[in-house]
Amino acid sequence: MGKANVITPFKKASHAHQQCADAALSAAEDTCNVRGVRLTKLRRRVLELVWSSHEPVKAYDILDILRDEHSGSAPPTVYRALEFLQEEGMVHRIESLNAYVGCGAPDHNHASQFLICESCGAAAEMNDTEIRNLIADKAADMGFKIDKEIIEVKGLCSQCSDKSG
Amino acid sequence: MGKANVITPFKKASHAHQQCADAALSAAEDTCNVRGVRLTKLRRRVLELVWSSHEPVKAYDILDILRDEHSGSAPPTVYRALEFLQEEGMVHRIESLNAYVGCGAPDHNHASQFLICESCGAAAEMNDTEIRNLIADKAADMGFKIDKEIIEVKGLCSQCSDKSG
DNA sequence: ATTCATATGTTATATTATAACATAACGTAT
DNA sequence: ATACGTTATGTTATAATATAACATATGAAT
Repeated sequence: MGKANVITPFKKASHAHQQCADAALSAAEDTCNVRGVRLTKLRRRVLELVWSSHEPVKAYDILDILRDEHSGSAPPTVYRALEFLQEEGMVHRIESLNAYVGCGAPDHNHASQFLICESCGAAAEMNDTEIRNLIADKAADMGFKIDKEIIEVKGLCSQCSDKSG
Repeated sequence: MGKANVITPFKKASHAHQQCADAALSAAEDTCNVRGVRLTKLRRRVLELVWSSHEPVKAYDILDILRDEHSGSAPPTVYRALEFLQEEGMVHRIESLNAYVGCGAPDHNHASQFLICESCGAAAEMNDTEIRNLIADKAADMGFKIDKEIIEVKGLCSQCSDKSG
């Protein structure tokens, strides 16, 4: 087994999150420019809110903040922005949490594996080809053609298990 | 790579579903007896409705049927029964669909991988140790302790891809 | 400036899920 | 059999998540 390809690792408590989020935002801007799609003020703000931590964020939590900033905000405001960001690969939806997390590698289409800490709530993202290939092989064996994979692994990150154990 | 351990395969159109569901129901009864837990009439009926096909079933679709059969049915009726059935490993929740599918191998605790056909809607369940181990290894490599895994692979089953391609 | 396409505003409602308390049924010890 | 505690179900209310449909505004290209 090779080393996992980690896109977003679990962070130390000390990590410089502002820089981390800024980098993601500015990468997103660049990517949008290249693709000729519009990272509007609203979309940028939603992306920023998703990146406010490494814990997946709920649509209505984003909405609460948007409402404080602009009275015209409503559910479609946030769901549309999230839809755009997902299509562009800048955020991923965590199905088991109904929540959204930022992606630092905004490919339109990549298979991700998420590790989600049940103690601190943080999510780490892997994009591991060995996992992907093994699942693809097993599926192919059954004659199944893969469109999309959802892999969400719940447990304890190393810091949290150090604390509790 | 070894052959996948398939718990619930994709079925031929011709498969004898009544027998298939009956077998699951009667296995569930046995398991409940062994465990000393109660498969009440209501729980049995809900399990039967989940097993009415191989497509994951929605809670409110079950509720609609229960309401026709008994006026006292309400959301908690179905959510409680589903909770019991999940705890006993007799149904699994498909997170990405908000829906429930029967399990023919009602262990309290097993890691499943689902293949879900986007054309016919059917779900197949694998319980593959190679996938499980590979993910466990990659996670361990990051110091992550796994509690639970959610794997839901969307695509086309062989029959549907034969038809469309 | 006009036009078209895209994005956002707005209102309403659909879908999914849980909280909290009341009643009923079940199992068991007397 | 009956009284008791436990587990299951009934009932009402509401929370949380998501989309439909149509109106208005904004940006980009001519």
